[in-house]
Amino acid sequence: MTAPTRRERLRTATVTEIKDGARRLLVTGGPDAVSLRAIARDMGMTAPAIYRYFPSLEALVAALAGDLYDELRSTIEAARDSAGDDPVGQLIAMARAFRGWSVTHPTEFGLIFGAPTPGLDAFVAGCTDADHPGARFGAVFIQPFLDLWHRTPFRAPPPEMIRQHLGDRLEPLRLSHGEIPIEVAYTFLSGWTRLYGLVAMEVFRQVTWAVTEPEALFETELAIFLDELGSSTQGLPQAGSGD
Amino acid sequence: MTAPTRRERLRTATVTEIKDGARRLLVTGGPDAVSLRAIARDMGMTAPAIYRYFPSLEALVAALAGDLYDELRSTIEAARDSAGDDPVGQLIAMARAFRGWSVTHPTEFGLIFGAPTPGLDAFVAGCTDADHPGARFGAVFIQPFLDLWHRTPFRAPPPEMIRQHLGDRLEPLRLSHGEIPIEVAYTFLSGWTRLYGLVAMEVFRQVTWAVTEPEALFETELAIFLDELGSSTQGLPQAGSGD
DNA sequence: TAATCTGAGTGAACGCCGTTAACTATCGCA
DNA sequence: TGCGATAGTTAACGGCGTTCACTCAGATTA
Repeated sequence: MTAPTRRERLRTATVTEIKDGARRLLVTGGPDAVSLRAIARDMGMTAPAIYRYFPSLEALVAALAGDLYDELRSTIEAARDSAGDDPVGQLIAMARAFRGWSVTHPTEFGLIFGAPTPGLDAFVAGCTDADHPGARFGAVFIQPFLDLWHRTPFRAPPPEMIRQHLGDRLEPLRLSHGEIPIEVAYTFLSGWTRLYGLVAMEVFRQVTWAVTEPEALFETELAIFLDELGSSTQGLPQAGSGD
Repeated sequence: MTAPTRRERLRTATVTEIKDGARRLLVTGGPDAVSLRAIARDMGMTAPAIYRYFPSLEALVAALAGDLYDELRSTIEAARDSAGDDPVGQLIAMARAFRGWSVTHPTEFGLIFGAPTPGLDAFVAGCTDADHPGARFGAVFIQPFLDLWHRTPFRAPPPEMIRQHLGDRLEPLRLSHGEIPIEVAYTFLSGWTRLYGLVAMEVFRQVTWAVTEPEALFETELAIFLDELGSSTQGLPQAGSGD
């Protein structure tokens, strides 16, 4: 609450320097290149000193992963905020921002959205459902869907079909974000899945054999998804043409 | 060509024993638990002996990844072959087989479909486009789409729209599998992306905060995708009810 | 101001790891 | 029977995470 003491300032500075070093190693050499000894070497320290700041390497990586989540979320929120009031335009901007960050930060993407490590798994397990990084992440995308639904309800599978298949298995989602209509819950989830699949396929280089310039596939799928929503999709606004 | 000599038999036996050990370690302890020393220890050998069979740990992991690709592909082909002649039924069986294998083999899935490691990347780079494991994999899924298209063309975005967005960026895909119609190429790619996203989200535990029993979401999406295809989707045949 | 305490950092060590080099023994073949 | 290829060994190097005992400067308190 009060101003941070000198000790605290130095400490947080060192913490961020450690995480910056870890990220630099992650980016330049892949996940296996992140080592306490290398980080310490770059800082002119010895490895055991880092234990004053993180209880283990895995804890450090988990903290870094948390920061990356926040960074990506901020990027997406910034894209939304500069996209005007139209929920569809916001969704377009957010999807593009998600892909843009992921493509320019492939190793970071792999850390947060790739195969869970036993260590990171424990970190995630320590979060409540509402506090789950993915939940805070999903919330950002849900809002435009809700806005759009309240403004001009979009096309969605009949609710009884959703209910029949998914029953109350969507409860975690609906509870953590208020009483949202089941069509919105389903459409968000479907859209998020498709967005994730598209971006993960590109970042993990799983489609290079089929398509050059995965961005074109991304834009196609984005256009078709919004078209299926069936609301105000007369042509995709280009990024930056905010009329 | 001739019968394998005794030496060769012993050699391939050792090779498979090494790969089996590597897989066991992968499954029980995660990717980082796969070490030459541990494998050798389990075999009653010393680590340098493995270098008689693989030039490096990464090469061993790459070979294991190749085997896993083949195993998954065989599983999917078996599901297709026991699904009758209907291409839609085949696609359903194959998608379910893909998810089934992936969910029961999460670490293996992560190895082949997760973030590329610098080492495995080099392995994939050594494949030609048509020889790419993903390409041989995709070919299995493309065939039912082609059959279905030739039997009763399914609904797809207008070809000029696909062409406008994707242009000739689908050429790698179309060339490696004969002159397939652009609608088939697009639909396959879109379907494969959605399948991949759905399964990766489940296996990588990216959706636990939103939905319990991801299988229900999978079945919903599968039903809706086939519904969008708009051909002979009067109710989803359950697995095993092959009439 | 002087004594004390706290926390940052060091150096040595342990047991892992991949990899290389030199060496040995065994198996298959001529 | 002898020889060459092959599978395996031991020893070693450097790097890794982690622990422990230790030092020492900076903050706190009497």
